[in-house]
Amino acid sequence: MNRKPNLKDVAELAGVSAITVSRVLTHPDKVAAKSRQKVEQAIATLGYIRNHAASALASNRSGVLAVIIPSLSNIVFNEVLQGIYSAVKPHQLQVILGDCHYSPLEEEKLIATLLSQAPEGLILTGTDQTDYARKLLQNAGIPVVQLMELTDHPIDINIGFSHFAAGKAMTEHLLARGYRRIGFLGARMDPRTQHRLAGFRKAIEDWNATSRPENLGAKPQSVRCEPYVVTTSQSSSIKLGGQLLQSVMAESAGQCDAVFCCNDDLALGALFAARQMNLRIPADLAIAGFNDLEASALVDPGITSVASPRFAMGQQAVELLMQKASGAQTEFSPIDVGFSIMVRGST
Amino acid sequence: MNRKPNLKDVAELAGVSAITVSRVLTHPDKVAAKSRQKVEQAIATLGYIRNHAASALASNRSGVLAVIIPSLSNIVFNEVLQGIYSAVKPHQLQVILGDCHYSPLEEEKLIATLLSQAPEGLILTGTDQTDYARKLLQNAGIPVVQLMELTDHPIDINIGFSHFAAGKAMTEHLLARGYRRIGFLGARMDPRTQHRLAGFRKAIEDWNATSRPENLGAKPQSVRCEPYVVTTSQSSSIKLGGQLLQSVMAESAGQCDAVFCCNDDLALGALFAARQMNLRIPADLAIAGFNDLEASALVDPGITSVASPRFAMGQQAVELLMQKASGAQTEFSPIDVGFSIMVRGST
DNA sequence: AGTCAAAATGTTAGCGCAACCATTTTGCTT
DNA sequence: AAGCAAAATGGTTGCGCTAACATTTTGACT
Repeated sequence: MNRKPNLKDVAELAGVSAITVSRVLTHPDKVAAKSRQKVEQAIATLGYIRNHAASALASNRSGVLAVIIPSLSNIVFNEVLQGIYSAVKPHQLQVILGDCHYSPLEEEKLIATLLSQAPEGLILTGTDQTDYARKLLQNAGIPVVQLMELTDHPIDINIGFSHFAAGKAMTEHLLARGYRRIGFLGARMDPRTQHRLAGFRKAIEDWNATSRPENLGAKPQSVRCEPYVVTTSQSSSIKLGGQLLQSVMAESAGQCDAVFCCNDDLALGALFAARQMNLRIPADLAIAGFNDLEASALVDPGITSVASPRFAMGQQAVELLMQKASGAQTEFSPIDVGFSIMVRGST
Repeated sequence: MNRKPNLKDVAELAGVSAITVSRVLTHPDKVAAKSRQKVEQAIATLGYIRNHAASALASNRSGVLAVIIPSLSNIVFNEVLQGIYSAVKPHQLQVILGDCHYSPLEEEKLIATLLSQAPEGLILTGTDQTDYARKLLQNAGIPVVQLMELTDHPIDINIGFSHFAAGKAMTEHLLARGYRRIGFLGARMDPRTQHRLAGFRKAIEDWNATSRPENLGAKPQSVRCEPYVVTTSQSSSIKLGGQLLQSVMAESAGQCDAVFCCNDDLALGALFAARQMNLRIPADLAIAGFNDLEASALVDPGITSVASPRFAMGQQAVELLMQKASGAQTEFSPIDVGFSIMVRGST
C-alpha cells in the first residue's frame, strides 16, 4: 500500500472509528484521553495528514481567508499583511493572497477566483470595487473588509482613515510653516493618492479663500498660495521622486518652496535629488511625504510624513471578520483608525 | 432556494448534464460551442462559482502552490514573491503563503499545515529544514524547491546562489580597494547571513596568508587585514545599522576603515550614522551592503552592494516545479543563478 | 447496588465535483 | 445515402471527510 493514509487507516490502526479520529483533529476535548493518545500515536506512525479538501467539503468550512492587495512591491501593504498574519494564527486560518496590481478589473477576477475557495472572509484594499465584484461579494454571503480607506457606502466592514483629511492636514502643516508655493508630487494615482491630492487642493483653496490679518508664518501672510501639481501614472519609486521634483521645479520656474509627495518613496527621491541640486532643506525646499517609512525618520533631515496604524488595521480586519463569521455581531459602522503627522526636519 | 447554486443547478438551467458543465470549466475545448454558450449563460445567470474543495477532492488536484518565506517584512522576499506570482498565473494556481519568522521549527509546523492542502508543489526559502520537515516532504511526494541559497544535499529542486562566495567576493573587493581594517555588521544571523560572514572571514584569512610583493591598493600592502565582527540576533533595520556602526567603531577604537553590512538596510543606517559622525565616505570609511535595494543606488554616495536575480529566481522556481509536477523531468541539479557586485561610490 | 445524566463513541448519509467508461451525435468519405 | 471514425455528451460512482443523530459507556450520587 503506497497511497497516502486516510482517516480510516488511522482509525483501524488506533482501533477506533473514523469519526473519533476526525474528532481528535477538530475537537480534541470531546475525546477521552485514552482514545486520543491511541489516535495520536497512529497518526504519528502513519504520518497521516488530513485532506483539507475533503474536510472543507464535508464540514462546509474552508479554513481559508482571502486577501487582495494592490501591490506586492509596496512595503506599506506588507505591514498590513503582517498584522493579518499575526491575527490569523489563533483562528487556524490559511491566507490566500492575491495581488491585483491596482486594477479594479484584476481585482474583480481575483475575487471570483478566490471565492471558489469558499473563504471564511475576504479582505480587500480600498473601496473602489467594480459593480460586478460587489454583486459577487453580496451573493457570496461571507464577511468582507474594505481596508485602508473609508467610504460612506461600505460593502460590509470598513476600516481605514481618510486620505483626503490626511492630505489636507499635511498641506495645512506646510501652509502653517509659511510655505506658499507648494508642489504636489503624485505617482500611480490610485484612488487613495487621488484623495490625498484632493485634500491638498482643498487645503490650499480654503487658505486662499480666507483673509487672515495675523502673520502666521515666517513668510509674509499676504502671499496667496500657489499649487503646482505634477502627477504620473508610473508606479512610485525613489528614483521617480527625483524626476518629479525636477518636473515641478521646471513647471514652477524654480519658485516651488515645498513639495508634498504622495508617498515616502517619492519623498526620499526628492530629498536625494534636492541635495544634488544644492537646495537647502527645509530652508530652500520643504519636503513632506506619506506613510512614514522607517527611512524617513533616519535620513537627514528627517522627512515629515503621515503615519497610520497599518499593522493594527490588518489585525483588526481579521478580528472583526471572525467576530462576524461567528455571528457575534452583524453590523459595524466604518472604523476610522486615524493618522498622525510626524513632523521632522524636512519641513 | 437560497443556497448557493451547484453544478447540477447550472446543468438543469442549461439543459445539459452536470459533467458537461464541469467540462466547460475545465476543458472548454472538449465541449461544442453551442452547449458551451448555453452553459456559460447559465453560469452567469446563476452567479455560479465552482466549489474548489469538491473539485479538488474529486480530481485529486488542489490547484494550490504553497510558499514559505522567512519574513514578510523583508522586502527581499517580496521580489521573489513577485516572481512567483507572475509565473503562477498561467498555471491557474493559487498561492498559499506562510511566514516562518526565520525559525526552522515554525517552518516545520507550517509545512505540516500547508501539506494538508495537498499543494501541487512547495517553495521553501533556504536549505535548513528540520529532519522531520524533510521526512514530511519526502512522504508528501510533491515537488519541492529550496530557494535563495545552494546546498550539496537538496531535498529536491534547488535554486539560488552561494552567499559564502558573495560574501567572499565583496570582502575581496574591499581588500583590493586597499581597506585593511574591515568590520562585518551582521543582524539576525540567519543561515545565509552566516554564510556571508564565513565568506568574509575566508577572504581575509586568504589575504593574510598570501605574501604579495606588488602594491595593489592605495594603502601600503604590508598591512595585514584586521577584521572586526559585530553581530546581533536582532532583526535588521536601518536604525540598527547605525547602532552597529557605533559598536564596531568602539570595538576597533575608531580604526575601522570599512564595513561590510550583511544587508542594505544596515548599510543605509551605517551611511546615515557615518554622516552624523562626520566621516567622509569612502575616504574615512567604506560601506558595503548586500541585496542591492533601490535606495542603495540613489543615496549619495551610492552603496556598493551584492545584486541577485530575485524576481527571476521566483519565476524559475515555479517553472521547474510545474515541469516536475507534469512529469516532464525528474531530476534537476542545483541551479546557481549567481550574483554580481554593484560597485558604487561608498567603496 | 441502582439510577440517571453526561460523556464518549459509533452509524449513516451526503457534501459537490470529476474520472471512467458507455452511449449518442456529428461530419466526413466513398 | 451508407458507413465509419471522431467528437460530444451522459450515467454511475467514489474521492475523504464530518454533521447529525443513535447508541453505549462512564461515573456521580442516593
